[in-house]
Amino acid sequence: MKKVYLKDIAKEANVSTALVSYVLNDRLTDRIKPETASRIKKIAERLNYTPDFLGKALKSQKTKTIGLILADLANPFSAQVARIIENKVSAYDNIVLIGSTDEKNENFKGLVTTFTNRQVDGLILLPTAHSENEIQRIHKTNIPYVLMDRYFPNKPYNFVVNDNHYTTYTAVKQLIKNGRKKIGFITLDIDLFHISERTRGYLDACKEANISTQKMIKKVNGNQLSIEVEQAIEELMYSCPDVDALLFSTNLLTLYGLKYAIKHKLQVPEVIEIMAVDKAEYYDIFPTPITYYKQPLEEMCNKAVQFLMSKIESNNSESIQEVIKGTLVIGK
Amino acid sequence: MKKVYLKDIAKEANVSTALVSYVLNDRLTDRIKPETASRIKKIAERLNYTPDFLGKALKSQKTKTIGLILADLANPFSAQVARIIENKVSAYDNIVLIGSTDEKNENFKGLVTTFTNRQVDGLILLPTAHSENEIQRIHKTNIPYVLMDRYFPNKPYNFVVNDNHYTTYTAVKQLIKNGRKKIGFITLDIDLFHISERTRGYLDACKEANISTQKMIKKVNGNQLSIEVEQAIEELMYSCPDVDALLFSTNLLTLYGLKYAIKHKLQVPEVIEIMAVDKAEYYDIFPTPITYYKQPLEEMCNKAVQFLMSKIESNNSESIQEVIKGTLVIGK
DNA sequence: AAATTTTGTTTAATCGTTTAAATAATTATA
DNA sequence: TATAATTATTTAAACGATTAAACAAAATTT
Repeated sequence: MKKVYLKDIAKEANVSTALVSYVLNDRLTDRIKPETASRIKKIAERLNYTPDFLGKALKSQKTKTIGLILADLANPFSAQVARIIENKVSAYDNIVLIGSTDEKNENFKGLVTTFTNRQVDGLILLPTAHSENEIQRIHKTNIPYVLMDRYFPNKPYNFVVNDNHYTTYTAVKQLIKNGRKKIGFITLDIDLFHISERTRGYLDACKEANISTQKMIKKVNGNQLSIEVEQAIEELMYSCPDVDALLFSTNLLTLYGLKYAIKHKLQVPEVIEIMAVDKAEYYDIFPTPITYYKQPLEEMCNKAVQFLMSKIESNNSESIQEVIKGTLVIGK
Repeated sequence: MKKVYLKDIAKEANVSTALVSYVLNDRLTDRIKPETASRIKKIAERLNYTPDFLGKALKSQKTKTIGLILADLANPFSAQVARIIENKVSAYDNIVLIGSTDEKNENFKGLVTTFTNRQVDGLILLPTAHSENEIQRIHKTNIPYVLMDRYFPNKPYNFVVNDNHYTTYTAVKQLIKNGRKKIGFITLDIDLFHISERTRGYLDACKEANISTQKMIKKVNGNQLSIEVEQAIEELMYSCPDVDALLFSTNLLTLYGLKYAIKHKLQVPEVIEIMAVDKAEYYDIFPTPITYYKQPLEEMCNKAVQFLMSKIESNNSESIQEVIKGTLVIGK
């Protein structure tokens, strides 16, 4: 059961480790005597040889490893992303290192350092707020990377993201179509472009329909979501008693919104309609159907991984800036 | 911005790389001239040196990496475990490799191979059904490992698990205390000891209270949970129209059970009470409170990681077999 | 002043692999 | 039959770190 190395095979076959390496990597095939080659291959198989990762990686300076940095693995959105990335990446015979930032910039930096020290071949980043310096630094090195979900506007950085303006724009359009006229928007008080895009989408759709947004936007800072969402909703209902729709800009906000609705027996959707950004398994256990915007996660992850892999392989100078639209899934 | 190696520092300080290594690792401190040492340290700091992971790992044969193999990262239970492990492990300056088996034994084996090839220092395993051969193999090698959540009875393997008999036993006790007399049990049709323990706990509690369990257990195989759970509940209600409680043995089963309850407007808890194994954020958006058994995840992960780390460090021959009790959280 | 000890640093091997260059053995060409 | 060309394999350096052993210089003891 001892681990088998090149030199074990070499000894057994009475050849040098170099030759074994050439054979097992199918190099120099036109030079090596076919019988020698097959003899070596047979021995390798019999001894169940697998190349030592560290030796190989040190020599090749490739680790076949992708680093994935996200907000919080325990959040279903992150977990979903992680799982899809895991699948895509393993199809390329690579593996994923995952790290959670808890939205803290210092953790983000720390993880980038840890991962690059470990020589990951590429990085998939869902950056924290105010991490642009770090992104810029990464961009200037030549480690392949791509931002996902979150990004920075008007910058040359690589990204693959959801169309966040479209997200809330279509959600609001649907609410209006459903006859809603006083639409509250509950979002995060966080300095991330993709979140402010969601506000912009909401505002644009309302403006187009001549719907006032005065005092209809509530931003919660996310330290105590349960309480904050409750307060936000109550403030909203106080300043606008006839609010007839609530649009939540993330999955967690929606969760707490629904909890509130249950706790306070809101009449959903008769009096007030609830609409969500992000799919969640549990919408179905809310008594009435929830319409939600489904992010194109599969496609985003696919594009991101494909881009990284091609970059890692060819070391080209290509960049990527993709904004992908998802779909509004109507609660039935 | 180029990466800095020992030799860069050595060149700058006009000494050998060996000396630099000794200084930066604080070895041979009684031999090295203090001025030389501080000169080297200063240069290392100025050049922002961090040791190359691969070089170090190859030499030391330690990767400071733990492999975590679980069922499905996208499942909240798994994600929760992964996140806690990530935290615990990073406190030891290690990182985690995560892999999902999708309950397939071949994937489990593949991941074990991948991870051991990558020289992880230890393994935390939530094994698949029928993986005992593989576990036995791992047990006989001397790679530190520990089973979590799932395990094999009467075997010398290391494990840290929830008390699954207690889990359903206390849940049923509570249901009986609540006046329930016809208690259905919905569980997975999967050959995993911890799941059959949950059945045993259910049976024992019922027997003790002289409650019949005839036709009250439904096992679903998990390929199409949504449909299967629906069928299971309907069969149960058909063969026992006055069933007054449903106990679900996993979080996903509960989710689909709650969906069913909503869809078919079950009177919960007036007519039928629902009880769950595993905590879930979304119980609060079900119209009435859900009582659930909360597994001692923190404690389990803590014990598992601590055991692994001490094993890795000291290479002792200790083993661990811990069965930990969680708590029943009463829905209020 | 020679021998010994202590102090400070370097050399060289090692971890397991890859690969350019060297060498050896065989066959073809002159 | 010597020489060149081809075929088959080995040597040795490299990746970046660690560390036992060797060495050199200075200080101490005889």
